Amino acid sequence: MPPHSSRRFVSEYNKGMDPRIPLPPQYDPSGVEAALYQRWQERGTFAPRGDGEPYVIVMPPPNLTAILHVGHGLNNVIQDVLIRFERMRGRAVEWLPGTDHAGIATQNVVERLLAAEGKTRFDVGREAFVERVWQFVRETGATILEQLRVIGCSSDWSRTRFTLDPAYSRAVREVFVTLWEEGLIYRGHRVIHWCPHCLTALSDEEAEASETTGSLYYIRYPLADGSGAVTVATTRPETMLGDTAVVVHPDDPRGSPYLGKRVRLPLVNVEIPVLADASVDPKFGTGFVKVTPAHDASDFEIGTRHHLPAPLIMRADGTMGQEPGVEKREAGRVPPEIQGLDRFEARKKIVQLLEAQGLLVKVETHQHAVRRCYRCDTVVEPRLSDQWFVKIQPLAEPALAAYQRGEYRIVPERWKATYENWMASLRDWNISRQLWWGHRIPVFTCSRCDHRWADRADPPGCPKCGGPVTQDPDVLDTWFSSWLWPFATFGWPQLSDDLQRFYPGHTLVTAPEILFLWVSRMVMSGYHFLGEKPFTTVYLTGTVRDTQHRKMSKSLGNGIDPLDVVRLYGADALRWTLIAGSSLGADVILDPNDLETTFAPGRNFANKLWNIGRFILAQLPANVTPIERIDRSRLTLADRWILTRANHAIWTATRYLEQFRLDEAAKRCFAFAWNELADWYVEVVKPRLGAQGGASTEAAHAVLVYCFDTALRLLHPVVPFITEELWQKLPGRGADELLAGSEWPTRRQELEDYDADPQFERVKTAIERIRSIRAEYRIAPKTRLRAAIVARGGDRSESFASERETILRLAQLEELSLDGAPVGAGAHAVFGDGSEVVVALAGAVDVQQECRRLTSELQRLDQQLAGLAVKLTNENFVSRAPADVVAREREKERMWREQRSVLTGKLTALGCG
RNA sequence: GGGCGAAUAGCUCAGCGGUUCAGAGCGCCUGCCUUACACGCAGGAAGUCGGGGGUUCGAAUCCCUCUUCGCCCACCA
Repeated sequence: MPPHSSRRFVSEYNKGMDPRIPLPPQYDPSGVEAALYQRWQERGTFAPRGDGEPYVIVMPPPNLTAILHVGHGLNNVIQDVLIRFERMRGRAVEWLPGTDHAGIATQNVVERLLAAEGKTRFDVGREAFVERVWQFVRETGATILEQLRVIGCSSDWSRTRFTLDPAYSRAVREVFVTLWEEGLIYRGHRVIHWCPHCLTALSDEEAEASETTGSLYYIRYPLADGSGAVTVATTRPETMLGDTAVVVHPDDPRGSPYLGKRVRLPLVNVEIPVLADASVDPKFGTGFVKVTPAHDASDFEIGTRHHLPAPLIMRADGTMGQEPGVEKREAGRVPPEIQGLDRFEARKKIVQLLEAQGLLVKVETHQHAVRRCYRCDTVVEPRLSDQWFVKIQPLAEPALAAYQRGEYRIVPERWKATYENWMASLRDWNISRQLWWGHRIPVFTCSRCDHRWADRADPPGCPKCGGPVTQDPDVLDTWFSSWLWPFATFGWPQLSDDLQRFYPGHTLVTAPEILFLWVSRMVMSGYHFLGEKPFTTVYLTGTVRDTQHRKMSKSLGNGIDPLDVVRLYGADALRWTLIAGSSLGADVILDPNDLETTFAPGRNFANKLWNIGRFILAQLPANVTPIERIDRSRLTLADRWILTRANHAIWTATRYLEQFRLDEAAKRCFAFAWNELADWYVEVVKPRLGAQGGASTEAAHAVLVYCFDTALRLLHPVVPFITEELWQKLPGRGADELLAGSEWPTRRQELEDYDADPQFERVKTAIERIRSIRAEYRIAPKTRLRAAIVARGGDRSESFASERETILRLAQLEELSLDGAPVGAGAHAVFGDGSEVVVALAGAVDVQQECRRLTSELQRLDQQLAGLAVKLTNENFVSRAPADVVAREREKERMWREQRSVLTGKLTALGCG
């Protein structure tokens, strides 16, 4: 593209040229957004108002360490649109914001800071470390909430919460102790997911499976009696050090010669039995499975069934060996040359050693799922340990049953099956984490009498014997606090006013990734502790991806910083693209390499609104008569048309928003503002705005103000800044009136005229046909033409006559005949109900071209008519199709026949072959 | 290995039983400083609605199947 020097010139030239229009021709979001936001806040717009029916959304609390990414942007803008819409509808809106202490994530960040100083958390000690995290949190903590303000989120900041607030902590503790008392919390000794990097246990949901190409190693275990060997297959040969049996399916004939015998475990030199167990899949590998009860969940179950020992052969940090203090009988399983090696190094070494001894049969490449830590991506190690678990079945069942009764729903609906399956097949929830940052587990043990209990308050001593007590060193899973978010934020366990008013809430907007991690658990806790759903609708958003459909992520470098977008194009532009570009639950594809193309539509739209406003405001007197005081008889066809369109926009946009179709709502309002109001009505109405001031002018002003006001209100939830800025400039606004705090428009049927609608459409079509002919004949824009319109159909020429001036002006005509008088040789177009326009071309007419055009139009019409004829003569159609469909088709046929006869008449007149 | 979703103009997406439903935005082509806007106005070109079967009076729209992508779930070591 060439540099648009002329464009820039025009732009500069225009600036400030028209003294009636004091506003600059380009909207500058950076100049107004911050001030507008501040004004909203100062006026308390975001707090729930009045005694109206509440509407509540709790914001998914972002991690403190997070900075705003475009996924947050999408999420929160959706919430803000819903919130602003309901606020304008008069609901007492509560959008509760806050942050999550995010145990592992936050602890990791601070540990990295320490590492930069060459220290570990163990160097500084628990107390100092936790203080250090608090310090970090206070310093950098709520940046993300500031960023949400930048993109316009109208949360109730007066109720901002943090999942480690003292009040919130009381709720967490109450929940733990209650579950303890109900017998739903227990100490489990089993194999859990262990992150050797974060040094903590993880829940099933926190250990994410990822497809990996690994190797399947076939290893020979010699029989203890020297009579042969069995071969086992494994992906993790290093775990062989902890093997305590080899199992084979009881029905597998290959197993029978070996059952009851013992094999000598290579490298370790201990004898282990060959046993039968039905969990073995004979089709996989060799049919013989090595059993490592301490390092594999299913092996642990096998081990339990057969009373096998479960030696740990790996330390918490993933190196080979035993932690200090393990029982002696387990020691010695790790050969000296393996001791201390990292597990993956050990794997290589062990494979080498086995190969050297001729015990490695073969190695196959193998696709399998490896679980990784959701915070640091380290391969998780299954590890036998003692952890606290929540019995999930008693919590999940009522929540699932309520879902199936329809007490709450998930949109889009397609998540139903996934959700139900998951809820029905949950395993107990491991809630203890070997971290320091988080809610300390309120379990106490008497060091004298071994009494162990959970307590709501820190006990001075053992309640049984008065002996000294110690508290469990672990903290709770971060999700064990966030699952209380919909009520702990409102003061639970106290029966506070807020709780009574704002629970249950209404809509929860979040990413599908945390449907299981978070959403499902909130539902469970809601039913369990309050006996009621936490919200009525779960809105699962799509994922923001790049043009290659990859998830945006820091590591891929394909992210978009929403604040960059705000800086370049304004918050409204960001919001527009996110909302208009994503239908319910669908992924949003954005191009990080072309922000201009991605976000310019929103910027352009804001600018369009700006200029509509600029124009209208320059025309208006200080006092404009309200539309309801304008006598209907003074309204022109165009007036009645645009008023109808305005009310149509109100009606459809409201319905779409109620159905969570935010994109459709946004697009309908866009079309009203741009394509209907600006492209047509503003152009049509211009001559009536002159200084003469009569009744027509008064009506025009009233219609303009009503329509523009309506457009701004309808668009406000999506693009709050530009609409607020303009709305305040409308005549009659008090200095302290805010669009954000005003009412959503309601449909006013007395302003609608569904006859005017098609009539004005005919006028538009006539103008478009004339313009089209002008372009086809390459007639200079300034050339004034003569044209005639021959109206057919119901109202004859009334609608054309009433907008005669409009047609003359917008079609650049010098003369328009409406009485059927011929205008000489010209170009024809037939449209709608058979009405036709003829543009006089004084000798310039190209008969052949006319014939071509009209013939092709006739052909198209004939095709359509043929299709219709088939339909309408089909008895099945006439009898089976809905009556209104049939009637519509009949009416269509009538109009097309009319068109057709006019067209053929023209063709004959022109003498076309 | 199960389940789900997507495939429509060059790009990003709407439409999900009824010929003005083949659309929008961006991009592209032609004009244009027209009483707000060149971040604009006017006029255009552009798609056998992934392939193949079927159901129906009628399918982009429903069913089956194939292909290609993406997601979720899963203890086959």
